[in-house]
Amino acid sequence: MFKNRNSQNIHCNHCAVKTLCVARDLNPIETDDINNQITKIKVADKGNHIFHAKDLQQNLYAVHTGSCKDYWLDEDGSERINNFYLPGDIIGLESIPNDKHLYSLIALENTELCVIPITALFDLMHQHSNILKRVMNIAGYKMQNDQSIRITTNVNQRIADFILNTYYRLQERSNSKDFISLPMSQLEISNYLGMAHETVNRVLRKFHKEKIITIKVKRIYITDIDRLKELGTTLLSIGQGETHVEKIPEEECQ
Amino acid sequence: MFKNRNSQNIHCNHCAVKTLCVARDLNPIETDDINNQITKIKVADKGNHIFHAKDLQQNLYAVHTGSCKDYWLDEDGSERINNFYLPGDIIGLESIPNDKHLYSLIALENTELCVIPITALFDLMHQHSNILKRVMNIAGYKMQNDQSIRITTNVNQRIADFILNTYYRLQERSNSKDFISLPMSQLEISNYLGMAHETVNRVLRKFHKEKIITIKVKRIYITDIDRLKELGTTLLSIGQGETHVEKIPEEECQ
DNA sequence: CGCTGTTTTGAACGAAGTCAAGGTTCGTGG
DNA sequence: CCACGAACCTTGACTTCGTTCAAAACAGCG
Repeated sequence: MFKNRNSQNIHCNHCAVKTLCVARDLNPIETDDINNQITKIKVADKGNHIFHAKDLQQNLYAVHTGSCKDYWLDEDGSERINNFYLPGDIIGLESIPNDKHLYSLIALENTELCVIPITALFDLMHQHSNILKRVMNIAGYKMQNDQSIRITTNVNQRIADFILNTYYRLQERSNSKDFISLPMSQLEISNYLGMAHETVNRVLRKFHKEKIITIKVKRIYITDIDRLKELGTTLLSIGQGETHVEKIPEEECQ
Repeated sequence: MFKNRNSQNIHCNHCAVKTLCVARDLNPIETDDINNQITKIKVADKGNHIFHAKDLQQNLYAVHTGSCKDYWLDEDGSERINNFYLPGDIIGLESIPNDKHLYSLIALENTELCVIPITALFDLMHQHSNILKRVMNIAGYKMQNDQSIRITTNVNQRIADFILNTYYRLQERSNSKDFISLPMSQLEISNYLGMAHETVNRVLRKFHKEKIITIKVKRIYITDIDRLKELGTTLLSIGQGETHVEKIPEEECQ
């Protein structure tokens, strides 16, 4: 179901996840230009599809509130989750070269998505180098995220990485530092990480017993971030916040 | 070691991997503009570094001939391979938002890389919408590739997927349809796929016995692509060749 | 020609998957 | 508002797959 963005009083300037979305680092004119091209929001109830794989792709979507997953069906017809999307995330970048969606998108909870027409976005990137730069950065962060859930030998590490990744991404979007909740089910986590759901449960229970996380009904709260970091791989602290460049070498290469 | 690109008689127009690189789908003026901004090639012998993680990033690199891997070091100091790069591949897109390289890059064999200055590229994207479109497509394909080596439950499938992925990518670059060779060692494959190298070897040996592939010294030849496809997950046939849109629905979503 | 890194194979162990079954939570409809 | 069914979560026992350890064969390179 579509809503008019204006009538909902949504403007990139006041958006809670502005610093993650397209409107970051833009001057007022650029922000207005972007905002004016995003005229619709799409509202989806929990479990509803936003689009299907092989659909013609005319838009990107930005998660305004809520969360989503995208997936495809393998030869057996079983679901294979590709990614989860949280507020501020841009959906659909990987499908641009094909002009059609590679994955189907489903809302994990009641969700509002800003509809970003691709042709309009490309025009804006062409006009404003700040917008070009910003979209390229978003693409880069997306690649970093896709690469961050890499295959590791053991299951504890993979789940720790998953929780950390989602933790970092959620933390950028809210101010609660202590407790963060994950919107997806254990079944979905196991699907995404490619392991048995019983295993996910056992590892989460173990983490719970060791007071690293606290499991409430359908929500997971992180209580000991340091232990979690020890368990996971490093490199993961990929976010869009401040970039600390430790030291800049004189020359790119000898 | 750097070489002057002009003196090497390299021009995007005549490049063997032009259809995979930035210069695809451009008109002559645009191709010239791109070509003029790429003035250097970097030559690296097997095993040599091209750049290191945390180096300042000023350039992207395009593989002209040869192949590379990029990696990072985990807390134990052991190597974690992030990706392999074949002729036509663009290296460094994911690091753009950070202005420094996230990974270190090593040549797998004697390799020539076209040096693409990022600021120049951004200027060209700003000027020519075709170049903008092309770079966004490359970014999209890169995401598809990052997503294609997803975690699957069993090892046979993961290796089949890996071989298929590399097969498709290599096939786009050469005209030999029957036999294709992989430039990386089994040790590197195991590292990349997150499994023991003995396991990689055993699975490859099994595939060899079943006449799906033929293993020669440090080279793997694919002999039965159909069997391999059955073993792997689908969706993988991601390439930059013709895009077959099976059917275009009337509306993007109901 | 010897050293080093890579591939190969076997045997034993352990981690994670599978199967089965019971307990919870949530949504829907009566 | 309660009852019921459908997902989802939890736990145990068993099995299997893949890792680990060890050791040998091989290739590549200085």
